[in-house]
Amino acid sequence: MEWRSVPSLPALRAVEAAGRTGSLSRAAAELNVTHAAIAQHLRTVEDFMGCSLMIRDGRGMALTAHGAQLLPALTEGFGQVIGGVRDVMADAADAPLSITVTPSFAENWLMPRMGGFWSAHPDITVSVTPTMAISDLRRDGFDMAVRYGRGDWPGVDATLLAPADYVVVAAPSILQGRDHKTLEDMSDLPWLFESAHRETRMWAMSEGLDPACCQTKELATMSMVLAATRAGAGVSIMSKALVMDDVTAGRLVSVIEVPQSGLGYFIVTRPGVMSPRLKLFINWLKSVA
Amino acid sequence: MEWRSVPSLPALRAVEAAGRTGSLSRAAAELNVTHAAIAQHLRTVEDFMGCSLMIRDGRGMALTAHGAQLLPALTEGFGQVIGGVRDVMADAADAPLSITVTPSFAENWLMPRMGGFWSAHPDITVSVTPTMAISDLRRDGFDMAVRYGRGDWPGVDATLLAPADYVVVAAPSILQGRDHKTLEDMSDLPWLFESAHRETRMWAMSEGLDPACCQTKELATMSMVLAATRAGAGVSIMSKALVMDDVTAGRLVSVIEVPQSGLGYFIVTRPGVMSPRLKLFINWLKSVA
DNA sequence: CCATTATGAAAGCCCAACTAACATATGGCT
DNA sequence: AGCCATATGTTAGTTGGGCTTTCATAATGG
Repeated sequence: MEWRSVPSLPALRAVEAAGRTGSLSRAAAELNVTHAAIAQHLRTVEDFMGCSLMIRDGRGMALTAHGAQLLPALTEGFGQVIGGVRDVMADAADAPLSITVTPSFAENWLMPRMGGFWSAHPDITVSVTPTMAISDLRRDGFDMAVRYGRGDWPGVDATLLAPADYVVVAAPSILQGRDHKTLEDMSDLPWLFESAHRETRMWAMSEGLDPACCQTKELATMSMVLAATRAGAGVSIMSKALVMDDVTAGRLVSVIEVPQSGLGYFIVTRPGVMSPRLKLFINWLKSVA
Repeated sequence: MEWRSVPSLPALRAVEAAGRTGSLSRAAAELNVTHAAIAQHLRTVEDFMGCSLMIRDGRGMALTAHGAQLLPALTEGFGQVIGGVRDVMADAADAPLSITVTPSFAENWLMPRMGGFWSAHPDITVSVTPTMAISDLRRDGFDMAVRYGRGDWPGVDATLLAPADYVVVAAPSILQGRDHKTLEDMSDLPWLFESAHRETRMWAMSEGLDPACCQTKELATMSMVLAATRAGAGVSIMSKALVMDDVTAGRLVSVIEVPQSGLGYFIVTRPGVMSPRLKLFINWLKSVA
């Protein structure tokens, strides 16, 4: 497209509004600027095009012949642009919400609660993709993610959903009848870790768990660690958010709580305008946190 | 028109070019910006609209479903705008040149020369409006004016065409056989002035012409003053530019030249882009000055 | 594997687009 | 004719949108 011989688009928009309304002041009101801005744009376009487009007509403005010739093309053209944008935005807003969370979060925190959302909002489709992959929301087409970390990722907005304080947990069956107030108390029990989760291991060592004295097992996923812990296979260190249902129900015993400054499960969204339905979903998430 | 729910027009133009070409780099080349500018605009529009419009596809970019939905509306809409502007500019460029000059300039300087222009450029119509009115070029639809003064008018471009030094002139018939080197020499002759032209009278008095001793006559227009001077009715003070043809031809005798710093006949045009034909006419004017 | 071409992102610059303020023009009413 | 309200015209000053620059990363073809 040959844009070099076209005045600035904001200036043409000003001219269109002025031409259609017959008034610099009404055009200004419509575009939320001052009449001075419209007047300057009109002059700029006239100088660029080498012809007068509007002249003073009593208290308002009238189109010249050239102005009358130009106006339909601008009104039609800009109308097409606005219509196209509006339609796409409407369709985008109607699409199912697409969210991604880690598998353990999906399994232990989100899915147990989704029934409540679907009951309350049968009209809103939410597509949940459990994945460990580091996802680019825009590239991969997600509206939202729940991610564990510090929440300071660049290029996205992050809102804390649940602080991810760790807790040391075990099945009641393996703790019955024995001391279990400190890590040392439990150093003779098996300790279960997720393979990739070095941080929890390092914390345990720094708090007194002697790696030479205790038996440790590595499992592939946090879900496996949790399942094994429930089964009494050992002691593990979990995010409190993931296990608070088990603790509340008595399936697990919370032995030591470990505050973790700044870590947590975060609701991650793209910057910019958020659809009402996404806002609703996020508000629901916060309400069940 | 509801502009509030529309991303910025320059950003939409970038998206249109990227979508149509399938490449941020090709869109950048087309719009004469860097690929980074296009990429930023794309992101801005996507954030605003809440959906992805293009994704990476090998070395280029592919439209998403939403992007494919949006593109025709942008291409069609912007195409209308560009077409409308182009058509009006073409029509404006084809219109006759409309110029305004003072009547005396038209009669004594311009019209005697216009034959040369019309011979050289039979395809260009020039409409000459002789008027003393102070004209607003834009409001009154003129492409150009020739105006006498200092050339420092606000809001227009002014280029000196001819310096307006005054000369004191008379017909040879009334100067024959007598001293005529100074104003005093000629104080017994009738002096002819244009009614509104106080400046020349004031100059003559300041240079020694005694109003009590000489006979002065006021005529309505500079053309009348010139015609009377040619007829030997008296001495007058004229702009050199207006009478140099008469002096060259011997119809008038230039007695005293009066340099006037900064005054002259100026070509006055509107700021901004000038049509090729107007440029051609102005160049011709300067060539016959 | 490397060179080339493309996109991605962040920091910084600058002027287009605007506001504020004041001047001038127009029309209605008294 | 004068006053007042409403509109446009213009200029000076401000600022953030639009861009460039720079460097990083990704993809492709030879």
